[in-house]
This record gives sequence, C-alpha cells and structure tokens, in this order.
Amino acid sequence: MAQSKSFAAVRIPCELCPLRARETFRDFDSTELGFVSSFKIAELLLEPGTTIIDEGQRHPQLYTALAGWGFRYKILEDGRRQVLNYVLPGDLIGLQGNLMSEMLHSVEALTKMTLCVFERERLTALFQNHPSLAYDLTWIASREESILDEHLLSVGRRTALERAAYLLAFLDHRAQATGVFPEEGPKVLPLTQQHVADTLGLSLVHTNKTLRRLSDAGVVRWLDRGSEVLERGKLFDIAGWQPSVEGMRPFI
Amino acid sequence: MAQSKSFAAVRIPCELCPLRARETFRDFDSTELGFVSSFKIAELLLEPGTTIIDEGQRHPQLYTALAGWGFRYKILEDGRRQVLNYVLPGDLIGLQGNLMSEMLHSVEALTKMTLCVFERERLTALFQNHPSLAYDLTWIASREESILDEHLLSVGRRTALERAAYLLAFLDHRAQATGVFPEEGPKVLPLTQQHVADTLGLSLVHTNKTLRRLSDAGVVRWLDRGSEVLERGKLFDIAGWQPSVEGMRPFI
DNA sequence: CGAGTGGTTGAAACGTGTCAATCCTAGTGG
DNA sequence: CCACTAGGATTGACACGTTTCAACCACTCG
Repeated sequence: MAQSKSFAAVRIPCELCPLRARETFRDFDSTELGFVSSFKIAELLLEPGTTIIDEGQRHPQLYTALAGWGFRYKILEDGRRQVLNYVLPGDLIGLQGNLMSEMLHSVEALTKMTLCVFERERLTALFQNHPSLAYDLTWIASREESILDEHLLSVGRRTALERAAYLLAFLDHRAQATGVFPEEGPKVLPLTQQHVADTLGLSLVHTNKTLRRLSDAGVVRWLDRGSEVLERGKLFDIAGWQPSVEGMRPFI
Repeated sequence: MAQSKSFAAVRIPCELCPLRARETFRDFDSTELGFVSSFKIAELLLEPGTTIIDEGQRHPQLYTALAGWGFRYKILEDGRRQVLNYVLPGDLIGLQGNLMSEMLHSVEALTKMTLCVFERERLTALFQNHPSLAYDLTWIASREESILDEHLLSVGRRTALERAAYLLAFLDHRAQATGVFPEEGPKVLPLTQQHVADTLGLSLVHTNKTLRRLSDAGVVRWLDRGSEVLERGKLFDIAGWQPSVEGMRPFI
C-alpha cells in the first residue's frame, strides 16, 4: 500500500479553481475568495491506495477534494470493513474530527487524487469572520448526513439487488453532477467488487453474483476494475430511488 | 395515531433551562443566551406516537428536544422502515438535509416529549451574529454524522447479536449521559421490539429471538414495551464497542 | 515466467425471513 | 366486575437469501 503523500510543485490558486467554474458549485464573493485562498496552505497529490486519514489518529488538517475518487470507511477489530461514503471533487474531508480529538473513520484514495489542504485551527477564524462560509460548512455537514441516512436505509432495508442498483445509480449521478467523468470515453466508476461489497454490507461472492444479474439485464457493464452505467432509468427503477434535485451547492 | 401538537401553557425561559444545568452540556455566555432566548418562539408538548416531521414536506421550524424520546426514520414505498437514530434531550431536530428545502426523513415521538421551537429563517441571523453558536451547529451536525457512521458499520457488518448489543449499549449510554433516566426506579429504554428491528435492519421475529438470547444471558431485561440494561460491561464485550469519551457538548 | 490482484463459479452450511399461531397485558365499554 | 379488543411479545416450522469454502480464470506487473 503506497503511503507516500507528495506536495505539489505547482499549486492552483483558488482564483483559478477548476471546480468553481462548474455550474454545480456556488460562487464566492471576493471576500470569501480571499479568505479561502489564505486558508489553503498546500496541495496534495495522492496515488491510488494512499491512506489520507487514519481512524484513531489526531489529524490537524482538513481537505477538500479537487480531483479524483476516494472513500471513507470504518473497520471492526477483526477486519470487517464498512465503506461509509465516497469522496468526490468538492467534498470536504475530515470535518468531524474537529470535535472529538481523534478521527473516527479512515479515508483512502481510490484513484489518483488532488487535495487542497487546510489548517483545522483556522476554522475559528472562518466562523468569526465569514458567516456565509460557516453556513456552508453546516450545509455540507448536513448534506453528508442525509446521504448517510439514505445509505443506512439501503443497507438496512433494501434487498441485495436493490442495494447494488442504488449504489451504482447514486455514484453515477454524483459523478455526473460534480463532473469527475472525462468528457470523452466511458464514464467508469473506479471501484473493485470488494469496495462494492463493503459498501453494501454483503460478501464478495454474493456481490459478484448480484452485479452479474445487473450485467445480464444489460443495465451496467463491469470492466476491469470498475463499472459503467448503461441504463440509468432502469437502475432507478430497480433501486426504487431517484436522486433529489439539488440546486447549486457550496464548497470550501 | 395521535397527531395533536399542543402549545404549552407555560414556557420555560432559556435562562432556567433544565438541560443547561446538567454538566454534560456547555454553558452559554449572556449574549448567546439572549439570542437563543429570542430564537425560541414556542414550546411543544407531544404525546407518544405524534409525528413531528414528515418526509417530503417543507418544515419551517427547527426543534431542540427538551424532554422525552423520539426517533428519526425513513420508509420505502412499500412500507419497509429504517430507524436512523434516536432523539434525546439536547438533540436538534430538522437540521439534516438541505437546510432550507424539503425534509428527507421523518421524526416521531416515542414517549411524551417537550420541544423548543425555533424559526428556521432566523438561522441566518445566528450565523451572522453568533459565530460560537454557528460553530456549535456544525459541531452538532458532524456529531450526528459520526453516530450514523457507527450505525452504518453496525447494520452493514455486525452480526444480529452484536448489533442488538451495540444498539442497547449505545442508547443506554446516551440516555445516561443526557440524563433522561429518572433518578429513581428502573432505567428503561422505551422501545418496542419493532423499533429495535427497524433500527437493526432485521425482521421482528428474528429480533425477538436475538433479544431473547441477550435476556437469557442476563445482560438485559425485556419489560412491557422497553428494556433495561443489566450488565453494561458484558454488553460492550458482545458488541465489540465502547462509547467514546465526550467532554461537554454544545446545544442550542 | 511467476506472483499478485481482481473476477467468476458451484456446492454446502448457516443465518434470517416468512408464515402462522398463541399468549399476555392494558385499556375499553357494557 | 367481566367480556372484549388491540398491540406487543413469543414460538416453531419451513423457505429462502447470504455466507463460506474452494476452486479456477484472466490480466498486469516485475
């Protein structure tokens, strides 16, 4: 497992942030922009498999994902792992560490990632001087919460097939909305079946068989280490789920 | 199902808030107290079974539980229900989801409850003028998040017995910490087995058999419509879980 | 070329769900 | 005071979904 974190030679200034250009994300006014610009202390480039945050450790930094995929998870003592959610561009990493001294979950990069690095300490200044950003932070936290609600509903009450369909629909939709997919070429969700299993609360073998049913129905295609959604509508039908229409969302 | 919400004849002023007296909760300074006092527009007294928030509806109010037990849940179209978390005194109700649009989950009273009522609109003023309270809000949201993380781990990866043990340990611990238990008499968690089942993601029958195993082991006792934890330590052992030590927590 | 990771498959064991009764208790109205 | 009722808890039998075990294949990388 690659543990190397390298600081980028070139650091994208927030003024030129590629995310901000996308219509999904709300704009900053110049004051906010100034603060966030100074809030950002570095940029991290990560290889797939890198651990970003380790459960049980103190972690003085916060991150915003700029590019790439990651995932949050927890493990039990005997190694059973539960994936809690996925990290996409615009997502804040490590917010809940602020209260408890130690992090209560881990985060790992799924693909190459770029992260903006912030100093946790400076959150106080953010709350003091930038109410609108403070509001955004709360907004972000409560959005993550509602995603977890839906996941919990899924793992607790949906069947294996529904769960799988929901997960792929959910990820495909989020990926689309945040614009992680390449302009050209297949829009692939970069997960192994082990990740899917650990997200759905199923065994690897059963996950494989469930995904196969989706493949056979022509709804998705499984690639080398990832999958591609072919029939969005059918997935929604199977899952019994629709993405809720979101307007612009904030990000720090 | 009783749907009546009645406004209290007597309204406890925030200055005399009984929760604030407890050592679990952090104190307000006088400015904060003044704001919260004006933020609170009413007090609600609810009968068991009352729906507080309805999924899919806009809900212009926020609440803080002052007394009693409630629970948050989601349901699928065919009626399958998943309990997401329980509401205890000091908990904020209605923060999750898009801060200003439709609710993505429902909330129901489990016992008689008392709620403080706030106007969602005035959140803006809170963020503008009271950074410390804004910070608290984020703290609260991200705490709920870490609880959901643990629940998701539980439902996804723990066995039925571990899950049941975890849930009872978790609730017993929270109840103890917030002081909902009566000073005298048995400390009972006011859930039916149906609630437990819907929290654990299990069927009612299997939940019954699982709880019976815990009863037979003498770890808990099941009462009429609730349970009592007898051996905290053993419960932790079975669950493979320990409550993380929290300092004082904020509440609005 | 061998090793490692990820995916695939079948069979058997096991945990959970479903169905269908029964019991218990608190609350209701005659 | 006694049916009567309704919600909650309990139980056994059986069906079904999921896990586990144990292979094997395909592909990439050093």
